[in-house]
Amino acid sequence: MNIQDIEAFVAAAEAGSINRASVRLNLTQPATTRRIQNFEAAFGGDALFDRSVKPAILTALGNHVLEHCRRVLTTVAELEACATRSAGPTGELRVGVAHGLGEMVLTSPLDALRRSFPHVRMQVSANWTTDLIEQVPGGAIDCAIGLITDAHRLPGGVRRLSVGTERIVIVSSSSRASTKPDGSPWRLRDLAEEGWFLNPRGCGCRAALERAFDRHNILIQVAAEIFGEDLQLSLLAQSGGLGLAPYRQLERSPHRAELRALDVADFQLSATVTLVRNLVPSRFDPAIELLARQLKVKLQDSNGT
DNA sequence: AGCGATACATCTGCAGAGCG
DNA sequence: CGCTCTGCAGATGTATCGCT
Repeated sequence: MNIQDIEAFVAAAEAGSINRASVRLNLTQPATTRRIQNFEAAFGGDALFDRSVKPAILTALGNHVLEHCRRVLTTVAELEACATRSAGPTGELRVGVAHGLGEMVLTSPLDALRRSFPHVRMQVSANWTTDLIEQVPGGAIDCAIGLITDAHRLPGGVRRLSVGTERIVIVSSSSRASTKPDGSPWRLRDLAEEGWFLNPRGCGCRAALERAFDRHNILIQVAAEIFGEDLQLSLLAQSGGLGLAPYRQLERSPHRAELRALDVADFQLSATVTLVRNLVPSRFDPAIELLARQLKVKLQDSNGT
């Protein structure tokens, strides 16, 4: 029985399948299977997973053992944190950042992190917020920085630190005024005939917009799915379509002069820029806390400019 | 099609032997 | 004593199979 085998067992239990656990652990599926088999062998061959169903589910014994394993991993993490507190953290800090958010908020906080923790190597990956926060409890990443809206549900075993808010605005080319000709704000119904340039499905902001259209029983016209706000804004600047973007991203766009944020009465979306981390103490805690502080400062600064 | 298990190949780390 | 080589065990990857 060793820690790696316990980690594999817990990852499979939490991820809901051995396959997904292998992604979290950065192993292949056979390697994960064998770690779990090793662990099960310590129980005299009694199965911890019911493999007659796919993906495999925990048996009653497996559920019981899982609670013990979580306590073991927590204790080991506390021990590691204790051991590294004086020496300072070393190793690879895996940070997940929501698509589009990285360039906006992460540059100077990462610089500060590198200066304060020279022995920490950073691995930054981008994904949708929903996917990132799911990766935290299993340990696939050490922390996630995402744009969280009311629609997001956080898994158990994580802690969230709000570092700022971000207004998500509906954007069009500057040929359209920010309000209707009579000065009143636009309504979604006024924009129903327009073609929208949106992120592919999986984007939380797009999901919020689609729900708003659903509530009004209006069908949204998606002209194109485009990955990445920068390209979307560039296309919007040249077309008559509509899109969604964090306000800060619109402000820093090289096409800012050709773009307009619309005043829309029945669509207001505000997202919280949030750092999500594991509840279990980690040797990277001091680095993650610094990152959170720096993000807060960065967002306050860019609010003021 | 997706999932998990298994066979086989490859790589890595370690212990022990041999040699200068 | 220190270095190098060799053999072994364990961990992991690829390919593939059977099951649902």
